[in-house]
Amino acid sequence: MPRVSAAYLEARREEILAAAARCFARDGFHRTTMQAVADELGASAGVLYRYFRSKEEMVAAIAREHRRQESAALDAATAADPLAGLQTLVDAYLGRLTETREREWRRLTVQLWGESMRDRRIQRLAREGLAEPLRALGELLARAQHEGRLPADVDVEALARLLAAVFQGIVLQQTWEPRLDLANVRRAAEMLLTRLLQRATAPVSG
Amino acid sequence: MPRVSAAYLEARREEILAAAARCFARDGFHRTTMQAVADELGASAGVLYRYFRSKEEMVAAIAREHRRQESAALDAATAADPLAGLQTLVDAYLGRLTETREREWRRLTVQLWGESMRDRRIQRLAREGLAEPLRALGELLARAQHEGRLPADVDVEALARLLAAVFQGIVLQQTWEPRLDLANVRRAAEMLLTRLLQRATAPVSG
Amino acid sequence: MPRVSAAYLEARREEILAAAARCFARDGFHRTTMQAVADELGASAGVLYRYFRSKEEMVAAIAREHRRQESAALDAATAADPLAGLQTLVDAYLGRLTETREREWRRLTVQLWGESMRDRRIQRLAREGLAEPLRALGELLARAQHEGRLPADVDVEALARLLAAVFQGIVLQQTWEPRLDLANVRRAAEMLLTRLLQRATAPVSG
Amino acid sequence: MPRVSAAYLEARREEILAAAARCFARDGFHRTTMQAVADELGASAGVLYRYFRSKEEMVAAIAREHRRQESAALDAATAADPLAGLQTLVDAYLGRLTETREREWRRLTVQLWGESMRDRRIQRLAREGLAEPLRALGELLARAQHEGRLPADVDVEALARLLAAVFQGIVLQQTWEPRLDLANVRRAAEMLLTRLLQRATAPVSG
DNA sequence: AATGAATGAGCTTTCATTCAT
DNA sequence: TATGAATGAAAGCTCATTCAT
Repeated sequence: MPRVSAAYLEARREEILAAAARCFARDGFHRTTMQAVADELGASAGVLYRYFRSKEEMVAAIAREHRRQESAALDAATAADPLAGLQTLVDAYLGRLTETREREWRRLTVQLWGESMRDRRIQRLAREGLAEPLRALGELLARAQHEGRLPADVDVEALARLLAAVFQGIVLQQTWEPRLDLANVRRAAEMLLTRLLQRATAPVSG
Repeated sequence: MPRVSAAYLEARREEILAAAARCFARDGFHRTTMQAVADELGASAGVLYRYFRSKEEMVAAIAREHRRQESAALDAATAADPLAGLQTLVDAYLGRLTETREREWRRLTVQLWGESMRDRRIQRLAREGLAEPLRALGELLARAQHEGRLPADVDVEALARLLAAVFQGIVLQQTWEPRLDLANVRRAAEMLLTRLLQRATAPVSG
Repeated sequence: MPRVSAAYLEARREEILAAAARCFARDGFHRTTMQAVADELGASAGVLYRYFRSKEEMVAAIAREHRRQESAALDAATAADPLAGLQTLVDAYLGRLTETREREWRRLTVQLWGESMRDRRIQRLAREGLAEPLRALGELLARAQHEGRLPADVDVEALARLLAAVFQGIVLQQTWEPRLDLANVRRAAEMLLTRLLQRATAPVSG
Repeated sequence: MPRVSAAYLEARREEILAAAARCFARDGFHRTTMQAVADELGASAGVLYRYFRSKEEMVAAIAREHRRQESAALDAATAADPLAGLQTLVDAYLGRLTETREREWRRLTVQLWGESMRDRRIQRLAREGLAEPLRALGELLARAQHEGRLPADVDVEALARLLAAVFQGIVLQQTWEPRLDLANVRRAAEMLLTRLLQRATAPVSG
């Protein structure tokens, strides 16, 4: 019979992950020693290995959790009108970047991108993390195309990638330029999307 | 008088950097040992330290070189008509991504992004590397705005960031998806730019 | 008054020792973790320390038990005629080596020999474990010498050591060569003993 | 071009092995830390890994060297008359046990036996190390059998194993009993061999 | 200028042992 | 009595860096 509850174990695991994430965001994965994580946690180094097989696995676990949080924001957007849906996504993604906590997470994200160059598991997680937004964007754009708001010959999946790329690039730029004025970026993005989906022939037909 | 010419030293330095870049792209900075770089170079580990103070400095030197190469493509674009200039940039950046060698470099780029989270010097280089494209894009967009092809209230610098972000994101995505159909992406980008700069209301107002 | 009976405690102790012996035989002392012993036992790691002060003490306890089992076979042999007595010992020792369980134990024995090089306690147990067979062999040989079946000038204790050595060496060889044909070895041993104790000059003088 | 000669590297390797052997004989493999070996060598711990991939490999290298030394003694014996050949082997093996250095090696041997229970490589080396003496003994005994000095129905290979076992067991016993009178043991062994190979019925039948 | 053997600090990981429950 | 989460001291090993040659 376990002396502590499963809930305790789960909470402990989360604590460790949180401590690790703080260290990783601050110092980078490779600069962060397991001892540093343990110190941040306020426990011994040995305990980390009761919850994670290795340092790499901790990184992977953080990436996984990261991904889970991302996917939540998408569901609301897909149902709406294409332009409104895209604007919602802009709000969701760029809007959250103003929060300090989110910005810390993003420093981790960029490191995970780097890590994904040499770690298969992380790469898979990163790719899969992108798949969902791509699908959501693709759906919205396909609907827009169907409504005649996009040229029939454009590849909506490629276009979806472009729009997803915007988010990725802005995340990167913001880690370098923390004072970046996100409000302006958002307005520019909204303008861009509006022009992208404007009913090109409407004024003519009006 | 030096025993060997400055030209020799410079060439040797480049050789080392090239060998290091191959290793870094293949295995990542942290996984690459100085010995591995020396092996790739076909020389001893000691010699690396006659040209670079440390491993970190080698990474920084690669980042610097990287940046230098990037800035070359920009000059041609800035003089032209805004839309043509942007299209030129799209061609220059996305077009080169089809080359194998460029793709290898890009794996390094993404790693440098990660590295920039914890290394001030690399971060500065990365930021500065972005500054030039931003300036070029900003100039083109400002001209477009002046010509009435963009709303007067849009922040062209923010918009420039968005367009730069597209490149960054696509670079990232391509490292994950090497089979990504770049031709479609380019077409979508061109369409996006065309719509962005179309004289939407000009004919009406004129 | 104790909560549980002494018999229970003793039985539990034996269970632990048996579980430990299985692990040790399989993986070696040093490769076996206390957790592995606990798993084999189907209990927690903590319980081991209620019965044994340390891992080393568990090894010593197994060695002690080992020795106890060995000494049982000797009593029957000593009373008989020297040659018959020796043959009995051959049967007892080599005969048992055909049993799978005994062979497992022997893997432990050889490990204990190695351990005896650095652990005083184990060495003492090993030495003491040898003392009894040596005494039994010495007695039989002394009687044979007394009966004129061995040269008067031979050191029966040294000879006893030689014969004990045969058993030890065969145990070792069998761990390396599990398919070793023990029947042939026994026949050879019996021949050797017969020749050793034959009344060399009897036929000549008869 | 190497800065040091191959001879230097070989000598260095031997030094390390010697230092390790001293530590292993004194403290056992598992108790000996790489740092301890380095200290014994008077060098840094890192250097050990320029010459050996791991601690295990050092153990294996020692076992291999051990084996090489053993096999040297055999060649002289095989050519001779069976009894004389066996006596030579007794002299060679038991005789050397009086030397302090050899006795130190033997403490290692016994540990290697223990190690062979769980390390395949060491087991193979141990088995192979036995193969040569077995072959030599078997040859001598086969010749004796051919000369009618051994019963025709005895398995000479099994008998060879018994004689090899004697050496092994004596080695073991001597590690426990350093004061063991080897002279008496040798005399007893010679007597045993003499009786084993005596032309028992030859004078009668002749 | 180049070599590469050597250094040694520091890493991740293991595991015998403890002790609050 | 039994549990098993936690400890923390090492352990084996790596590798950036140095320096005698």
